Amino acid sequence: MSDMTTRDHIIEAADQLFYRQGFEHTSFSNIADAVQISRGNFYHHFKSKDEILDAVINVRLANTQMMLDKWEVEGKMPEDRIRSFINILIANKATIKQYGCPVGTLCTELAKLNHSAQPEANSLFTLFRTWLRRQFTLLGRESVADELAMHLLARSQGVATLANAFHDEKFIKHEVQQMNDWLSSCVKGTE
Amino acid sequence: MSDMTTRDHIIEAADQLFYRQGFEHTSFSNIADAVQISRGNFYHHFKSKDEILDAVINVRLANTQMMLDKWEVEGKMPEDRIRSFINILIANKATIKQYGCPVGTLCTELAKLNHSAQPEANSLFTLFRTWLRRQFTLLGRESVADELAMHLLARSQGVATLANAFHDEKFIKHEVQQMNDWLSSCVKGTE
DNA sequence: GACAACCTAGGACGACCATCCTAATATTCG
DNA sequence: CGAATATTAGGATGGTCGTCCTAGGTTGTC
Repeated sequence: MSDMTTRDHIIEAADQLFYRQGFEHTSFSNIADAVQISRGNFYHHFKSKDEILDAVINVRLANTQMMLDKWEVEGKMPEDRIRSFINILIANKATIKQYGCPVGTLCTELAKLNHSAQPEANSLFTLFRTWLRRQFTLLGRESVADELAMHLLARSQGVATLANAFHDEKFIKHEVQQMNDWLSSCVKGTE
Repeated sequence: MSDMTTRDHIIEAADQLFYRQGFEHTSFSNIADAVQISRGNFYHHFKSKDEILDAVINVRLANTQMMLDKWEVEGKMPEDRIRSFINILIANKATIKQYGCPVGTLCTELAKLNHSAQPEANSLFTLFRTWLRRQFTLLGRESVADELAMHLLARSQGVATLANAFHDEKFIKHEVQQMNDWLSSCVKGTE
């Protein structure tokens, strides 16, 4: 923990603030306060605010990949692995209620800003998409694997958006149960 | 059209810009350019930027209510009315692809900004929610009407978010078809 | 111990923001 | 017509933003 460089601290703080307040609404002063360093000091580590965003997205990509790899090892059956994905809604229900989905809200914001980092942010979605697609393929649903992956992603997004708007955790639980039921029926259809 | 007051023009331009660029990212200069009036002139019509947002939300609420009322008249069966709701994804697929859902993206942004107009924006969701709930009640699903309404709202939101991120209209069509199938199975279950 | 490389602090900068002010112009109405 | 009112334009204000600059401090290396 203590061997983290100042750069890492900046990225970590920016990550949190971008998630909670949004990218545009987060200023260098906000990050500086969080990291407890001087404002003008940033430009020794990053050339611009956009470069911090790039770094944040790259960290998120790496963490997401690690998480997917872990699920791949932990879950013996593809069905179990997909349930790991569905379960992040439960595991993060408190923060989702407060701030929405970190991926979805970032992509939504960058789309409005017409920001150049849109493709990088969207690749976070793609990471989940291709991973889920592979699981559905392993499940014997190759011909519709991508549709099923997108369907699941969309439902997660919708749940996160509404849970955030209505500040409702119980809704998450209810929808997750339905998603699990849906997955069961997906599996059953192939046996 | 020409009997629209300057105030109405401001609201209309702000509505579009808030949708396309986001609330925070839209400045008075942007709106002034769109309406072709002077910047300092705003404060004769509105006390603040937040007051413009309020006006925009109120217009959206009124328009939404009119739309719901129209669907209520046009659709004889509750099932047809719910299909009208599902169909807005198709009707607006081009703009959704570009800018996402006007309701969802606004609520998401205001949540990040911790803005005081959050409840007003969320009431746009509530308008759809209570209307859908009533339709499902009329469909004989009173005990789970609210769950079904929220489920449908969530799926629409998810579709809009992903269609926006991936710039994919075909995905909208595909998901809408599934939502229609889902609705059919909902109806069949009660007959 | 000296020198170079890295790191930091904090102020200066120009741009833009929401907001306010004032003076000029339209419009309304006695 | 003329006075009161409504509307407009455009500049001023103070604040914040991202960015840059410079001078002082720390660290590592020979």
